Amino acid sequence: MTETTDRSADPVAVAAPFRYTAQLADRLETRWQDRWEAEHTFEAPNPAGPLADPGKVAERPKVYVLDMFPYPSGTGLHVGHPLGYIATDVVGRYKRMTGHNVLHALGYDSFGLPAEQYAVQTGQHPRVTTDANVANMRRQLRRIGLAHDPRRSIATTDVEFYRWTQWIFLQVFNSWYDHEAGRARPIAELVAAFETGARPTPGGRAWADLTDRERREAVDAQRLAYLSEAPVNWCPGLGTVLANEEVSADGRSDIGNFPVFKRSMRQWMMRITTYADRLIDDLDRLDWPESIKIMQRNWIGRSEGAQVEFAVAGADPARSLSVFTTRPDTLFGATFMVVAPEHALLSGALPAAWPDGTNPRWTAGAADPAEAVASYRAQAAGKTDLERQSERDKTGVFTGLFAVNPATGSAVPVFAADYVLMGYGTGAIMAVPGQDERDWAFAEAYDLPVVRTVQPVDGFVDAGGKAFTGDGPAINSGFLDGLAVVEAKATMTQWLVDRGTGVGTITYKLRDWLFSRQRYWGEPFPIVYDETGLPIALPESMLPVELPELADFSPTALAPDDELSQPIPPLGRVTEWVDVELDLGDGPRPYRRELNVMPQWAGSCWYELRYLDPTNTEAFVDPEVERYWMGPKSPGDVGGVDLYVGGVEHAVLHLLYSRFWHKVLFDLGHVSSEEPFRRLYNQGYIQAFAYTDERGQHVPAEEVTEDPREPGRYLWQGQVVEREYGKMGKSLKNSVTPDDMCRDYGADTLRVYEMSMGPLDVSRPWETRAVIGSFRFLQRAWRCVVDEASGRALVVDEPADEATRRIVARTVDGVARDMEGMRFNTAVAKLIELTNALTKLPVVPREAAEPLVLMLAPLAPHAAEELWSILGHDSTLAYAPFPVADPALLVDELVTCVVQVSGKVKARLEVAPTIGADELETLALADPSVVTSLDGRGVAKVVVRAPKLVNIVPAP
RNA sequence: GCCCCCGUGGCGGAACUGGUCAGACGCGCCGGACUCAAAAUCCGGUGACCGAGAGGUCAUGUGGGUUCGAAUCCCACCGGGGGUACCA
Repeated sequence: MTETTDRSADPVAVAAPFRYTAQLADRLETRWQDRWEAEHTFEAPNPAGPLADPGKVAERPKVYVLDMFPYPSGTGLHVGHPLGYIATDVVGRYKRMTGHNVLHALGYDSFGLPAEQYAVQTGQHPRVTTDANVANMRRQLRRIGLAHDPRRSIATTDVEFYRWTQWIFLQVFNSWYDHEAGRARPIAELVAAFETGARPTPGGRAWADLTDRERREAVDAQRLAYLSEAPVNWCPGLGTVLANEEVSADGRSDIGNFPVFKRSMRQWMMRITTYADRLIDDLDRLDWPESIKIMQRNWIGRSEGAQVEFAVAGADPARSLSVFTTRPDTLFGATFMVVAPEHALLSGALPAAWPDGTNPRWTAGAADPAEAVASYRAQAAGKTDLERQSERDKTGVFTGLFAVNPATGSAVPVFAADYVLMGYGTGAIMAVPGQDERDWAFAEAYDLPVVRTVQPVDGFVDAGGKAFTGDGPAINSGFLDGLAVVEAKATMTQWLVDRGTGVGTITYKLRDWLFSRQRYWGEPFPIVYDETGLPIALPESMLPVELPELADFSPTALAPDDELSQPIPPLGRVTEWVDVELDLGDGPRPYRRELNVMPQWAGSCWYELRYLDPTNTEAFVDPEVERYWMGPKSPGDVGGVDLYVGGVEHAVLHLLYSRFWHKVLFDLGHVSSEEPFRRLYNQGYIQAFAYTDERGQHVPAEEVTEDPREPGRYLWQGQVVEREYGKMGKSLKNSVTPDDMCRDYGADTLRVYEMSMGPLDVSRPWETRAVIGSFRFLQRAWRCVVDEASGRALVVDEPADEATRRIVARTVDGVARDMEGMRFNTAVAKLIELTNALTKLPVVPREAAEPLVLMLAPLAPHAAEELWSILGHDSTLAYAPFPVADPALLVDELVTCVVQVSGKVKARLEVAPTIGADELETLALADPSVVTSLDGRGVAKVVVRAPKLVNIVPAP
């Protein structure tokens, strides 16, 4: 320490110039951050390529630690943001000190709606706001002292990054899913199979007989990226379509909370559904929180059952009705059918008149079925999804048609009703009111018969039970009678297969991924259209397709409730970019570029791979580098990042999409790992109290004080305000910035506090006033080592006493375990205990001070580096070995044995840890207080858990 | 409605696979030292109730159960959080 600046302005510094104050912390933290950068301390060597340093790689096992990278927010960070980053930094630093080659980097998810919405709101070009926001976040994060490899900090908006995003899109576009092989294959192999006849063409005609266009269509229909005219989520407020995963349950956009409408549009899709089974099955091979796995399983929504064909009576045989059911065993109880209002059956001819004896309730007062159905369809079409979902009452109308139940041979009426959704299964169901609650409700409303096909458990009907969905023996079901549900399902499915009227099948809730957006701030597609309007992939040599500069980048402005206008992507305004002449192998021809851009998720689907090899210009990642950092560790291992930390909010978005892309890349042989993230850890949120005045407006939380006379009452500018609790952020006016904490206490204090608040995976409330505790801890640790007057080390080289050596060993052992288990809160507690113990010593021996400093290093790296240097070490402690406890010191000479009588502690014995059970029992029974407690009663039983516990059960 | 997670002092939280009178560590609070004073720092105390005291009784959302022994395992209920929702 050589600083002398401004000490006179700081009265404390005059008294103790080397006291650990916020100012001192600030100075030493900045100095160490500069030094780490100058000395390339945290640059991780690769096994090959430009970042290679093979000698260093060979020495150390690798660890890849990853954070979910942030999008560059305009408001900067609050203290909740770096929680996960600090945790991974602690892990990374600990791993370096235990001899690992640690890859840890942080980039920016800078394309997409969040970044673009911010630009639109501030009226600045997204390039400008994105760059400014990234710069600000880099500054804030650097201040926290994160040990990232700066060479690997990519942004998804970098041209050299998104050229590879486009390249991966081409891989997806140029591949198809071979269901027999269970994997994706290059599209050229599909063409070859068509040519040789190994695979039949869709129409069954010979490949040679097809026109060019027919061939194109046959191939395009198999691509994993394809154009499709389908109902999509149209969000006029954002001027774009959205993926299912980006729309909330109440039909609004996750971003901006605008209404979303279903609307048929031609869009790019990704065939994620072909991976549904693998996406579910491989969850079992991942070290992820069970809750996230459950959410992905539910989202994919795999359900096994049967598809059953019902002949429509009186109609031509082609008009059969196909339904999906998970309960083929209940077929004998299918007493009516229901189709969705949008079902194709309703577009065909309907009977001219109501059949004789039609129940008047079925007709909705219409003169004939056509009128009834038309009016019901119009009514259903006029409802939003939200309205449709909020109405639980069953409505519907008879179509005049009857279908033949293949099991009973009887004709059952077919209804149109909006409780059946077009988007799931076949859009039609066989209704079994006896075994399905919704069908029961419909049957009740429309006087339809109920046939129970599973014997309800005793008392179910008497207790008012209606549809019985549980297990039981089949009844009223002919050849199924007596079988339990599982066997009945299998038997019925086989029966249907034998008769050719059904087949066992699996359906999914998961839909293909809508991949295009009518926005500006995203990756352009490497796609052009020829004069006939067919999409053509650009060759790799034409990458990157750069996003053109555009002064007016706003999406087409539409009212949030405008369901009808066509979106015009902003790129459509750059005519000189859109209309191009290219030579794609058959001479220069005019083409028109794809105007849509990719969604926000494109870059985050593979960024973890680019960290590995960020400067590679030949490939998105060198296979050897990928194998080193992410390859399987053993046969059967899925490979991937060793530790991925982030919030739960991406459970079915980023975490599903990136698994899908990664599997495509694996299938095509571009990566050796089957999964991107072997281990996932969800950190909790930092929450904070927020306050509202009597109008319900949020007031700045930092200005609110608790009424000293009345705890639980909160005051802001003299008025009483209501307290609430929520996620920290701008809208609740309860943000606390890391900058303020660094200024008031220093980055190390912030880090220690965030790690000590509680278990990492649990949300917890921020309390600025509690930060002081972490500061005091660092101050005490500092004082153990440094003379506050001279700044010199205070430690002595004499051996420590036995007790000190034991507590050091115990702390080392416990902290190492806590680090491995990511229990940073208890690690901090143990370090505080050690520090408090050392504080009581007249002078701290070096053999206690050095382990303390080293253990502190992952949590409070700047202070630790400074103390390490004061202790006389020249180089950084980033790679100094983490202390190892002497096992001999972990075994106490005497342990306390508790003696209980009937489970109540009556005595304590100091015994050797190696004491035998018999000896301990004898000792316990002889103890005077035990004898008193037994009070002459005999002993019924003695439980001995040597050396810690003896429990004596007296005779009654 | 269904699925998942969680209920421990005034507060955040400890308690390894059921086993040392549960409450580590920190905040806050109370008392003391230093100071003209305050801040900062340091030392001590702090689950509730009864008792002058040693000590005793009650305590891990509520009620049952399993066990020699339960915050920990099982059942039911109450409360909170998250996911999902007419998915056949």
